[in-house]
Amino acid sequence: MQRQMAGVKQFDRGDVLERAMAVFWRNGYQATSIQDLVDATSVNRGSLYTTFGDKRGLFLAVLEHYSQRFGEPMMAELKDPDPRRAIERMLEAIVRRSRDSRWPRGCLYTNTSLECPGAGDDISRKIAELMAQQESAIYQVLRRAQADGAIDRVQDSRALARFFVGVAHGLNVVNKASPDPAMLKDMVSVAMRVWDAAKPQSKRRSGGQGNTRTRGVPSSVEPH
Amino acid sequence: MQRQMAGVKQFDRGDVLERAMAVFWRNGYQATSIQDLVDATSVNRGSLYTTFGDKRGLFLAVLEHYSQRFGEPMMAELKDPDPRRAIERMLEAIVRRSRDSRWPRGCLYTNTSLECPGAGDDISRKIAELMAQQESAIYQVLRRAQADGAIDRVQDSRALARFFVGVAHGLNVVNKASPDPAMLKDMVSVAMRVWDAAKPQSKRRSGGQGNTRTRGVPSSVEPH
DNA sequence: GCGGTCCTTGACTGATCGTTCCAACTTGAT
DNA sequence: ATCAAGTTGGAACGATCAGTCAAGGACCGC
Repeated sequence: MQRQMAGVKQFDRGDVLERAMAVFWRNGYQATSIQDLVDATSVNRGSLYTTFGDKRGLFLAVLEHYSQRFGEPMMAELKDPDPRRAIERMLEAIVRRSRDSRWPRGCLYTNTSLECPGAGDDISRKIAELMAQQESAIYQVLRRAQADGAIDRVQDSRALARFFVGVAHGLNVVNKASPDPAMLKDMVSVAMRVWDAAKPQSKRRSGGQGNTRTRGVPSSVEPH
Repeated sequence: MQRQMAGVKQFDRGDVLERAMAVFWRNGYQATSIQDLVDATSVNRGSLYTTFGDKRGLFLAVLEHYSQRFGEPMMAELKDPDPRRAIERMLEAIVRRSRDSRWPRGCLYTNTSLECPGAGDDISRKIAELMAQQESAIYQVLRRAQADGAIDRVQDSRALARFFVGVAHGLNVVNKASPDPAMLKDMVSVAMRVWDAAKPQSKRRSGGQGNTRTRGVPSSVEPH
């Protein structure tokens, strides 16, 4: 790093985005200064500007990187052939990531969507677009489940999709505010009862595979 | 306002907190400058500092004000004698407030808890404390419901409380990201099915008062 | 009416912000 | 050898940041 080399790209774009992502994720958009990013990426100020334009451009690139790095793997969990498992695995992916100390708490989408002033700017629109993709993917799983008869055709699958998206966001908020994995697991297991309540009546008592886990078992924190 | 008066307080603390709250709520903590607060409150810079210490002190006072102004009324909904209605009314209070254009979107707790760097500072601790109060209040309602036989004694009421707190946070995130009241109503009505699934078996089919509203009726946004 | 106390005021501080620019340098291609 | 491309450390820009301070006016008890 001491030696100054030039003429060819000295840094890998992916590496820089990875490091910049960690800083934005931990500190938020506003609280992250260019100097923080220079320090974290070991890339010169000028190089960052010529590569990404400005702070907003870099952040948008980071959002895209985050989408590939975390959003897509989470959505991939939805491909499980069993639709109930698909939803559950997606939610559990959030819980799993919350335990991974390599990454800051919460979700970069959620964090910055609440931080930035509101609709209008590029960043808010990008976030809204990515969130809409999530809802749409969940909706598709639910429609498929209805076609397969896993949940009742009379259910409003749009409302169900919105519910599960909302739970995902709630998980990220709770995780950021109070880092207790047990709290998140409780939330997921309870949320999945909605699925069991949405089964066709004939299947209602046939025992979904997850709804007994927390029943009657006290959660990790005792009442106070 | 032109005339300069002194020797006695020229401004009402409640008024100042009310106006400052609106600014912090809309812009977030970091993005709000002292000058913004001076402009919004029409109180001089020095007076703000002598009254509240510094920016953080003012924000902590704003948090307390917000708690009285919005947190407590929301918790008051939990006093409904019917425990199911109590929970539902609390969630609907969030939806109702989301429609009130007099206030910024989202929740000041949620917004700033995701914005600030994490545990450690005064602000994070204050937020965590207020959120814990919410969970505790919901927990008490659930315990009472178990004692009354409204929900099954075998249910883990701590996990249920965490779930409803998480849904409340999810509502605030979704509301901030995409201001569609129908989306929030869908989330609430689906979330309340968890309650109906937690009833004692003898009451299971007796028809909770809210779970049929969205059933079979398409929500306001068509699939795309 | 008078002194002391409190409040208000606007200018001021030093630091940091995002951003631009530059001279020096190394490399790959011509 | 020459040129264009690209990076580097650093200087510097104006703007804005949170926070400070001394001057001066207005109220209260006397």
